[in-house]
Amino acid sequence: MFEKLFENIRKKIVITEREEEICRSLFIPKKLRKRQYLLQQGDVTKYTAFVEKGLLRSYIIDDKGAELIMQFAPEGWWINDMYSAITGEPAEQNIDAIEDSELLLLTTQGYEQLMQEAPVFERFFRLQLQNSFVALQRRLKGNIILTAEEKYKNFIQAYPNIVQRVPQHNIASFLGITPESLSRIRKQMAER
Amino acid sequence: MFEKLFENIRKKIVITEREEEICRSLFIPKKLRKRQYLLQQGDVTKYTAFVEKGLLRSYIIDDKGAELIMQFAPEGWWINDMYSAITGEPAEQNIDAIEDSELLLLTTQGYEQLMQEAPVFERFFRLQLQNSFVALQRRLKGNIILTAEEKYKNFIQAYPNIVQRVPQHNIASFLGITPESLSRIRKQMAER
DNA sequence: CGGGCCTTTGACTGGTTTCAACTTCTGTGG
DNA sequence: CCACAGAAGTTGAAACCAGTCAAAGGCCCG
Repeated sequence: MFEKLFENIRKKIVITEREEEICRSLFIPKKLRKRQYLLQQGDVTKYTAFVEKGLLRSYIIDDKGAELIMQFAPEGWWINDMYSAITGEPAEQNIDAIEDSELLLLTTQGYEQLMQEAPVFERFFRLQLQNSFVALQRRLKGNIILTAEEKYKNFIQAYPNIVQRVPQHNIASFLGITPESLSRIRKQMAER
Repeated sequence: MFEKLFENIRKKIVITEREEEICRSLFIPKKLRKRQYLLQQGDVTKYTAFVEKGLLRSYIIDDKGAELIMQFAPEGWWINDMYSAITGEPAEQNIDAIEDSELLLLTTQGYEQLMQEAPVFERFFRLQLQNSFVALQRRLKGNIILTAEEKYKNFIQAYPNIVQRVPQHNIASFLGITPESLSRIRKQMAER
């Protein structure tokens, strides 16, 4: 159950047996069925989730009812509503499972406790966050500069495994274009 | 010279006299004239900068020569090219001064040294980064969902002080729209 | 005072969205 | 296991928002 987690952690920091034990005691295993929510808009975030198996997504619904997918999280990725987690305010995002999934959950208190008992995790989460931040900057840049077709090409290159696993309109939502546009782009690409 | 820095730090963590001393020894004061570069695309990042006074910007130039402003950094803000800083690769971004500015620079080694000698800064930078991350998510969301006019209205509400201090085409660049569009939007808004 | 950059304005273009209809796929219950 | 309802994807036509290109005016700074 914890294989992917420790693999993920050890890519960034060195941890002792003791620290591994602390992790095992703080992370809560949880299975999620396809379509099941981990977090719903308006609820307060309780968990930061690590995905051992399966695929989740986080997304927001804006005033006009438009859906925007903020993140896909396949095995080996972390996911939460950072805003809600750090402020304690109700979540703006929804998080649910695209596939049946197995998660390891860290509660907000568990998070603090982990920092206290194994301070090396301050470093881990900082490094983790730095990478996420850079990735997000990339995405913003791409979204502003690229055409819809280029955005899609980038996406299938960057996340070939995800393309296969999610419905097409989810990809459109992630890219910030309409499902119709994406359909047309794919058609055009196929014709060449 | 260090007032804003410690004010900024103490908003997030508690530090001792000793830790304050360490900071004073590691941060390097530097003045930048208007238009002067702190970092140029292609160079390797040496510094993370805290702005004591003045106003900086970071931006990228894409293949087609289009400029995109990633960040404005007035007094009390941090700025660097995170990608270059964490990978050691040449920077993708340019950073320069919009106004004459006074900075406090932390070198990459200084950064590591600070972490070692005052580990509480792991926490500080993690918290700092969490906020930046949430802000960036907001910006991405706005950029995808909002119209050009809404983006501009959001901007003047979120950064009223910056609006006054930067040329209009810089704001357009930050918002990912053309200077012409912004000009028309402003005209339209004025007419009502 | 003059040159160059910034901003404005106009006409035109074009990529994407919107709306609507139709087809295909999928999952659930009889 | 089939049938069928709803979801997902496709296609077309029309509308629109913002971009592009070009030119003119304004303003700041040397």
